[in-house]
Amino acid sequence: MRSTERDDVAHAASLDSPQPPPSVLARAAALLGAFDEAHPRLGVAELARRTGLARSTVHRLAGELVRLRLLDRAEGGTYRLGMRLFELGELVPTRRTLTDAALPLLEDLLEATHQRIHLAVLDGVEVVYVAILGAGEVDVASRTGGRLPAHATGVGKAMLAYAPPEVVRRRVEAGLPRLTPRTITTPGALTRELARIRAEGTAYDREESTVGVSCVAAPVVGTDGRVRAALSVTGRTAAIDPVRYGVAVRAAAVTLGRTLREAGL
Amino acid sequence: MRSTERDDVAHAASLDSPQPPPSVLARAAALLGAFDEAHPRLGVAELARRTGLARSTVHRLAGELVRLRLLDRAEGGTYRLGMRLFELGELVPTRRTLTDAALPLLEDLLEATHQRIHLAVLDGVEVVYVAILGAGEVDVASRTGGRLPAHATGVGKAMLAYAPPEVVRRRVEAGLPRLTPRTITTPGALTRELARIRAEGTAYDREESTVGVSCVAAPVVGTDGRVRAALSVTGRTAAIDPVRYGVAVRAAAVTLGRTLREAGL
DNA sequence: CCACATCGTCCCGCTCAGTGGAACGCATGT
DNA sequence: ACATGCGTTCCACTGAGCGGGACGATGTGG
Repeated sequence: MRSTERDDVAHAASLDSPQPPPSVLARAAALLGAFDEAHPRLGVAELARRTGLARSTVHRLAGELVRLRLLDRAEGGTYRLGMRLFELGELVPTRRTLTDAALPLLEDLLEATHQRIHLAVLDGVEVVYVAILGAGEVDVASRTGGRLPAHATGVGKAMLAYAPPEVVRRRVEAGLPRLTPRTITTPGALTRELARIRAEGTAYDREESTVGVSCVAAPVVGTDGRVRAALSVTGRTAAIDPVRYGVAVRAAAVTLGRTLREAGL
Repeated sequence: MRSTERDDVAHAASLDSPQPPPSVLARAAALLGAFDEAHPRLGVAELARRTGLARSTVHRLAGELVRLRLLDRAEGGTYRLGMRLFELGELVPTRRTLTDAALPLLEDLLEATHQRIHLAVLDGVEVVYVAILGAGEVDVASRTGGRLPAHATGVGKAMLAYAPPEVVRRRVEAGLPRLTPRTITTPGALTRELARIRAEGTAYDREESTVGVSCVAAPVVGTDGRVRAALSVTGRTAAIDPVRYGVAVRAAAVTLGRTLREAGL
């Protein structure tokens, strides 16, 4: 992942999307959104380029965001996302309730398997990773706070299988992008796979999101019977025993579901 | 910690601080800041009360923030912090680099001790918890993304001991609030304690932040010899063996420091 | 060594985005 | 029945915010 500091400016601003009239807030949000994993530090000019705003506007907005601690001033006249964003992010209810309830279970799974443990939620047609343990074990695409298309991941398929059909339809309509040669890319195959998952209660990912990496996942069901999250054990394909890990993951998922239900969702 | 959902509205808005002219951004930030651990969901009226804004203004701003996914609309006309905030928060560089490098070490510490493991940074005169493992073991005040005064915690004292003297001075000037009967509350005692920590390389917290809870902490030193973070093993006083855990924590802290240095901070 | 590009910063006049008081309909509780 | 709270909508006034343009510092290639 190592940011090579390459200047791949071929990134294009928001010249295409037809936003009617960008408000101050929208501009500021665009500024924050200009930062990503590969570009954690940006200068005024670069920010102006990425957001399509005037340099003077970026200058003023960034200054104000720094005062609000949503941005940090780094040396060389560059900016980074500020600590306040992290603090606010940790207060987001979905994240907090889930992690609070799940962390002990994730830790047990880690100790039992010594594989990478994922906790994720479904946001629209994508998976958002809420907590990850066992980092460093293997080099996968997942990142806490990161997104991946739901159809291409174990946790995603586990949730799609138990989500309202309309969600699956939207995923199909949004396309089934290929991440690896084994990614499911046809609506038919996806529907069949989801039926299989419902029958078995467990989802598998055999190198569908990352080559050489497999995973076993299970859905977490909340109060009203709707999927609230999913968790998975992930690792090199050779290290992932579907049967043994399947039991452990399902057990943890069921426990988590019960905990959430007891806590009133 | 369990939120008792008490309605302690005796919270007071920002009627005291003499902000010159609150800008749109400042208002929006105030809206986001109105949410806290005990109040994860707020309605328009409550938000207006907390921020001092007009109800109509809150209504419009909140609507815009929802469109930007910085807020979520919950049922009952209430709002919560939105997933986007979590995603942005996970991109904050200090958090990312630190956790990426530290997580494996924290996991090892957890497995070795089965106590609560803290990773924290110093922000001004307060400690911000960046990562916590071993949740549920014990009921302490720490929370990922949460803040505590530096002088009253193990990680805080570890960092103060190796921080520029000016930071300690600012902490003293900001006051040394008492969290428990054993919290250090006099400048003299603090200075002595910090000298002791520098001599030994390890900080202890004997029920200074939470009654019944102790911890062993060590500073993490980065490239330029400055403290970048601190980590600690925390648990019920009876369970914390200063000597045994001291070795483990110092070792992990040194390793983390080296890792950060090798990665170019 | 200079011409040129690009950076962050600052100024300032124009304008429209943003503000909040007031009024409305709807639940509550009294 | 009334009173009080809520979320929502409307709208006239105005000053906050915008960005073109200018400036000095820095870096780069001829």
